Amino acid sequence: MTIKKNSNGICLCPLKEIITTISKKWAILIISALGHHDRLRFNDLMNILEGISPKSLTDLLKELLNEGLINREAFSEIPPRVEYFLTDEGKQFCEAILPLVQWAENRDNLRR
Amino acid sequence: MTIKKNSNGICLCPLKEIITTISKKWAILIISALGHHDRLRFNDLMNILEGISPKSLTDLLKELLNEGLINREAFSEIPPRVEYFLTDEGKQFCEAILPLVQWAENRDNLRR
DNA sequence: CAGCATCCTGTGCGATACTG
DNA sequence: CAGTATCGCACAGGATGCTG
Repeated sequence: MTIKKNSNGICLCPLKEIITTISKKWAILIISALGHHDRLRFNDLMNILEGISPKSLTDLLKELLNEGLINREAFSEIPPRVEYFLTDEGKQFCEAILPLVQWAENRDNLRR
Repeated sequence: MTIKKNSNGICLCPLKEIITTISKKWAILIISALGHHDRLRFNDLMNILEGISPKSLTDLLKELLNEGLINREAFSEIPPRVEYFLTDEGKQFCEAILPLVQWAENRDNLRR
């Protein structure tokens, strides 16, 4: 996805990267989930995000890792244990989307 | 796109709809642009959002209309003139994503 | 000017089966 | 448990050309 800079007053470019991330179906959900739980393991996330496939989860986690929004810690145990948690940047992001989430909830309520 | 409710504490369901909207590549950009300009015409948007195709813009505008985030006013003139602007809900949305936009800008700056 | 109609491609993402 | 490996499809969205 490419978003060019505009010739106009406001520059929308910085939005480019978040959008690519956010536009992934489960991204916000994962971040929110981690925001509520401190640390979660792969299958924890599989349960919380009902309906996600292991592949999609793996893909997303990798992307969020690359973006520096989450961290991964693997323990050399048997059975293996891996924990995911938000980085500081991820926490900031989590707070940044709070108004959005609240707006969504509010809107949701008004419609019922 | 389907997002089931989870069995867990937090309900992520209200996020479902915004995500479907937000996940459209140009949605946030259009809203932001309209948030900065009061009223914009089709070609104004085409210019501000450099790179968008008329088809994509049309599609998105329709969707945002359906979502009730923007309004459309057509003037019976020749050549035709059509103006788009945010609804109250759209303005609220615009404010709701402000922290996100700012987070993105900030992050963008730190990286250079 | 403000679009609609078509065609076409990339890829997000789901389903399923398998592994260290 | 925490993934990987395949397969397949729906759909976002780009390019181009046409119209009231």
